[in-house]
Amino acid sequence: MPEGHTIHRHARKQTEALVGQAVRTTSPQGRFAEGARRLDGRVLQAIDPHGKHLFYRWEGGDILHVHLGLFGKYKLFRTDPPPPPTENTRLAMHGDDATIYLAGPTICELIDPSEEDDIRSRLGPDPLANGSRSKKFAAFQANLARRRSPIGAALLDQKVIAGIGNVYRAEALFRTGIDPHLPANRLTPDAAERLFAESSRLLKQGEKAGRIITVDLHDVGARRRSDLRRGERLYAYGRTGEPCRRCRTPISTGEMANRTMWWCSSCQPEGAGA
DNA sequence: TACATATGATCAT
DNA sequence: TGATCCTATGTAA
Repeated sequence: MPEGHTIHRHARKQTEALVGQAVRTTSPQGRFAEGARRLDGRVLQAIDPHGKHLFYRWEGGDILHVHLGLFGKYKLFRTDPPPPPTENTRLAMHGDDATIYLAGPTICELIDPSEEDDIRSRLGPDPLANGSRSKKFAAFQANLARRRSPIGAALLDQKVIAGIGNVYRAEALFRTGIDPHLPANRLTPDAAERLFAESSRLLKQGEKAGRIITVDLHDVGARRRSDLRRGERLYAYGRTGEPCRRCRTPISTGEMANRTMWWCSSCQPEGAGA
């Protein structure tokens, strides 16, 4: 699940659950034992997401940096007592009336402000973060202008735009009708604008819904979201050879930036977006 | 029970 | 380009 929308949703829910409280921390798995001991009992002051990264600010100035990677997962419990953590739980955080378990993250480490700056300096604009939309779009456009790699590869590069993952890249390019093979620096200003706007819209919707739904209901013959059946939520991602929901052309697939990419060769014809 | 697979990213060659 | 790290889930056997 972890693309940018998931991370921001975790930040929102965990802020409600723990921020402002003295938090007890442990590392049942043991691999974050030292960090958990250091944070134990301190007040959690804020949780700030950027793209797929989370920064937890603690009383005393320590910053906890978490990146879920492909496998990382959080579980949040409001029950008292919470279920016991699994043996793979890297970090357990217990607040006044909530418990959060973290398992399988690529990164779970304590850092200082200069290290946070380094991480942020390697990230492009995050459509879900605070800040001016026009500045973010300008940064996105400038990042595209500097790259000759295909737009399908550039969208996965977190330095270009932060928070897009393999599902959103396929879906945002489908919905904007852009050829994924088009070099990033050849997108017209209009295509870049539509791509940024669509990426932002989809991420926001995903954050709110807690899952990725990109289809327009009429394209799948549904009247409301609850009518969507499994496998009807997306246009392109994972649909190798299945008919395009708009034009019935079989969905194409190939490798881009070491990940599988899906697109419709008819709705996203060669050169579209240039 | 075993295996394949995944919404990520880095590092070595 | 390939190897590597991390965990949970769904499907096959």
